[in-house]
Amino acid sequence: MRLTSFTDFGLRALMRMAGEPERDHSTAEMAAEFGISRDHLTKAVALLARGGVLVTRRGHGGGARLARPASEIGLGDVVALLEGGTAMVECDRADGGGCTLTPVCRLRGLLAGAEAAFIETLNTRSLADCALPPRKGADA
Amino acid sequence: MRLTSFTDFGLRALMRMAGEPERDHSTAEMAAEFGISRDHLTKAVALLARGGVLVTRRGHGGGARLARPASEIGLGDVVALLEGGTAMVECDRADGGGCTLTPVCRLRGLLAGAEAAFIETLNTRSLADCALPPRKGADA
DNA sequence: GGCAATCGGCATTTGAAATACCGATTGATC
DNA sequence: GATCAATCGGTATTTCAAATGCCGATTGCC
Repeated sequence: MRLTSFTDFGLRALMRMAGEPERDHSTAEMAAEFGISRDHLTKAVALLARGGVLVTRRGHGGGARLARPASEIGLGDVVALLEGGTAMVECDRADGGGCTLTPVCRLRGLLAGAEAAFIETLNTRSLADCALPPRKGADA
Repeated sequence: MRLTSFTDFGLRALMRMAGEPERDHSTAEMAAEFGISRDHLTKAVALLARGGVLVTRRGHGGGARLARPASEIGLGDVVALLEGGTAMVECDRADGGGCTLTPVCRLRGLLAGAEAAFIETLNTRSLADCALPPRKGADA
């Protein structure tokens, strides 16, 4: 039961942007603040942009910012988007896996229901509930 | 958001035992049925025995069986036991991780709550709800 | 006493995640 | 229009934990 650091990084970036929604944040700046790989963070940001959670601006002075107010962005939706296509158990994989019990297994549906409860619980809160305060002395 | 195959294997073994609770099941027999590593399954069974979910008998003709009726074994408790100490995000690790946001992060508690909802949802069902029917022609 | 099973530590392999690299593209600024 | 800073996105590489395999010790029925 663990999330990828890909999801972790994406959430950190969103928390930072939720705290300073008025300006663009470059991946270089955020990677430096968090002390993480810039390249990896870039991919998470790109995915969030494709998912419509944030908008990016290219070119000099560009970066990313939230596409909507933080209070309208559910945490569950974000996690579901970032966590993407990872299967919880073997039989949920795209190729079906090799589990010999799949035809008679009643566990699969139960797990899916529990996962939905996980996402739903997160969706009772929004990004606004975990916005990071702007860093002192680092305002643009 | 994925479970280890360690958890997966443990659940399969429990489903098999729930379907035939009257007899012992050896790890060799179950590994053969599922087509998985016997050694790996053995470790999951040992953990479940330490956790009091099942009891093992050594020696000739030994094996494992459920410690209680399947209807009294919650799926959530089993998953929590098997999934054990795996941290969902970096800051939940035993060493605290290296996330620079930990002191001001409000996400951590929200994730813990969602994980609890996941386990709780699974606990509305028991092993009896996903017992495997005995295999035809393989009765002891 | 012998065999069949668990027990549990350790060494090895494997695979996916994480990281790094790099060229292409975009677009603001001068 | 030239330049430079930023995203974009594909690919190659590294890393690490999970998964596997191995083996000796122990237990306990037959």
